[in-house]
Amino acid sequence: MGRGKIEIKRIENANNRQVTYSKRRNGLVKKAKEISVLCNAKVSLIIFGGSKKMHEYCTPSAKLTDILDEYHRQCGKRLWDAKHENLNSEIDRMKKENDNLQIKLRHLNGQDINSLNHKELIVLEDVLENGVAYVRDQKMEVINSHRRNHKMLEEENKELNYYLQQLQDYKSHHHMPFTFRVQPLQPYLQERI
Amino acid sequence: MGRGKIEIKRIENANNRQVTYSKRRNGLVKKAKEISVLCNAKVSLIIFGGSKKMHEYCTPSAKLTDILDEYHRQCGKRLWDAKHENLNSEIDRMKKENDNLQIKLRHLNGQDINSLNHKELIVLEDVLENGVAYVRDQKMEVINSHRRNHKMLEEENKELNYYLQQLQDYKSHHHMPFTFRVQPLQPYLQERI
DNA sequence: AACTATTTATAAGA
DNA sequence: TTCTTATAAATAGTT
Repeated sequence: MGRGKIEIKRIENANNRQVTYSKRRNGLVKKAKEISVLCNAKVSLIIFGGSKKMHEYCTPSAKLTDILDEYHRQCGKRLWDAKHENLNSEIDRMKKENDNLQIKLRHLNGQDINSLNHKELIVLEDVLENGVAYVRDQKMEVINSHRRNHKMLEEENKELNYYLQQLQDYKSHHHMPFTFRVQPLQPYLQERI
Repeated sequence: MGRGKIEIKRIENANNRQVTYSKRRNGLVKKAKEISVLCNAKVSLIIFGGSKKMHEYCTPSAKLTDILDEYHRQCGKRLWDAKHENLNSEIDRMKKENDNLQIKLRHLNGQDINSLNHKELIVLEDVLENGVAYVRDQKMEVINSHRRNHKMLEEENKELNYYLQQLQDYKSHHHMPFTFRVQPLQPYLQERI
């Protein structure tokens, strides 16, 4: 459509090419707008010419991301970059691991075990008994540590009482310009175990 | 360009709209191809009409991802960041849940329990003892089920032996044109529990 | 889906 | 670039 018919092949003259690009780009965007309005269509048009400057048209009511989402849904091509892919597979991996852990945890709580065979039940029982043993050891450890603590506090207590007695003795014989408020410490063991 | 001039506004008649869409879409794609060839331009064109079927054109020498990358670079709009953000937070969430499960699991195995206080140890011991109880119940269940099975097989066995005896008695008094190969079934309990 | 009168886009020239 | 304009191309309404 012009003074002469042209063949559709690369325009070799750089100047002509640029001029034609500029004109046709405008035409293309205009037609994109028109179909968008006339036919209520969603259009995304992105153009790069030789000058590297980009031109874009996107139906105003739509966002480019939505159009690309829809594109992705319909043609299944992988637009998402490698990072995106990786993240998705990471999520899948973790989901599986998570499920696995959940199942193990439920088994250890004695749930969902009627699908297990005898051998598996024996292994599970073994693990649980081991666990109980460890926990009991640790409980004893804690209790013993508290006992030791208690012992130390008692001794400290005794010592402090002794000093307190001395102070009071001293006070009963001399004038003291201020008062010490010293109380024996209370062992705290009872509330902890 | 047609029999009459039209205003650029939504075509209300659905049929006309669809026809116009179809015609203009072809025209748009054709022009996209032409500018792509004539001017050595990179073009991405995505169109959705009312029928929801998508049409696409992308300059053959370019990939849509490349065009979108270039789009990113030039206009700075972040098409994927929101998605990445979501995926990342999902991963974080799962990682935390995972860690939590791992810790619980280790505790139930009697590992890493020296950071637990006495109260927590008691709860843990309780859970483990419950678990052991459930597992023992289930084990008994399995054994009993096998016992019942065994019983049934023994009875079946007895019955078959009786029939076998009868057959052999019959065979010792009459001519038999063929031989029955009947063997008593073996209980399979021993290998199962 | 074809046709065609008309409008629109644009190639070449200025 | 931008304008002009002859001509090619696209397409609205019709069949």
